[in-house]
Amino acid sequence: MGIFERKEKQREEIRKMILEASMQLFVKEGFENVSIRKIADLVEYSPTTLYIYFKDKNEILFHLCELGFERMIAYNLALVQIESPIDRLYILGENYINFGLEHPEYYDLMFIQNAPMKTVREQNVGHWPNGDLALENLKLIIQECMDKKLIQSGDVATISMAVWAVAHGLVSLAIRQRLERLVEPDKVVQSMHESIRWMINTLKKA
Amino acid sequence: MGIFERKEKQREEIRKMILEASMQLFVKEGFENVSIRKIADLVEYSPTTLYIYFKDKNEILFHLCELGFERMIAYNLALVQIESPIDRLYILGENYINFGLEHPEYYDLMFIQNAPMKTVREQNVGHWPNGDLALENLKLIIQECMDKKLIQSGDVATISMAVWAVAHGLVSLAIRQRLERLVEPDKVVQSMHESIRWMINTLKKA
DNA sequence: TTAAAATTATTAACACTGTTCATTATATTT
DNA sequence: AAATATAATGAACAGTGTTAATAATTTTAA
Repeated sequence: MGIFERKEKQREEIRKMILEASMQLFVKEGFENVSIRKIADLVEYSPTTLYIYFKDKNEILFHLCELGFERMIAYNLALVQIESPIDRLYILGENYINFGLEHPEYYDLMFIQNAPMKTVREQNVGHWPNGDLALENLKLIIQECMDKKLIQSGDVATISMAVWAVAHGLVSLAIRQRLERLVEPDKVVQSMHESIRWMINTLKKA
Repeated sequence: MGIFERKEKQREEIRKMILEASMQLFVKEGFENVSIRKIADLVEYSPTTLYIYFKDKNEILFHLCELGFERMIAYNLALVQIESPIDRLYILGENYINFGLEHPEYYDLMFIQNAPMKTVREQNVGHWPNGDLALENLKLIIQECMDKKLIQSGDVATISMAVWAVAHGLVSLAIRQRLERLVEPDKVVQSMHESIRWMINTLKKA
């Protein structure tokens, strides 16, 4: 019964095609300009056909979100070569900010928009593979820092949360043009980097 | 020539009426369900008439955003009675989180959505009266804490930024259902409060 | 007071959006 | 070859923000 598998494979390929087209639109025209009809035009299908391969637009955005995380993971690939977890944490923070500023559309989908999380919640077990992976990675680094007594010990989740909050707060306020209201526009990026560095520094000292 | 003033007054009243209707929709049906047509229905005007009183939808959202800040200021009214600036900072942080969790739609408009800032930037001098006021208030408190040597001294804007970043990071990740991925859902709120308290604590000690 | 001008409001329309239903075309199974 | 299942589509629904042309009203000027 290889026919079923072949069909499944074909199906998966078309899904991939649709996602690649969505991505293309997404990175070129930004999140708000991705529409079912535009995607359909690009893959040369009718708009309704996309609903055979994806439940709704949210599901497509969810997959783009997952791809965003893959890009972020690629961004952090060099981390594994850093043996000291605290140094890894510093670079992780730096990368997080750079990634957010360089790929604001991805960042939007990964950490700001509701749409992808709607799909996550609709799945019987809320599945957010790459999102959870990224968070797990943060916790692991924090844990290792604690184990090696490089930062104050405490609840890993809570401290991870605080670190994430600073980083996300900075990036999201920046890409939503709020930070420049507090700091001179040409000093925003520098101040952002100073802030997470300061944050990790205090974890060390405290 | 009192006729001009009367007209201006009438105009202002209709603007107010439109904003009140928008608000009503906004708090009841949430940000995404506010449409020009629904507002028009509520004030019993045709949709096009709204364009006589507001440039576009962004301008309406901008004004709702400003009203959001007014609510937040009301939320913080009791602050003036606290004489110690560091205590004021603690309560400010607590209030910020509570406000965000209690009024996620407002928070969205004030700190997450692009729409209101588009209007701000379109005005010849980027005017964001209540937004700037709120930030000024934060800076003043931080400044006073420094003056009284209650926290480490440094660049006021930068430290304000770090504090704001944590608070905003927590609230925005929470209302976008991301925090529950890191901390058990029923512990999210508590952890959030712990985090900003911890943040201000470290400012004190450092 | 009446005619011209300015303001205010509306209707109709444009160009979109996500999504669904009924129908057709294609491929697979019996 | 007929019946069934899958894939794809056109048309339509119910909405969105926004604009141009037109009608109604009010204010100004003769």
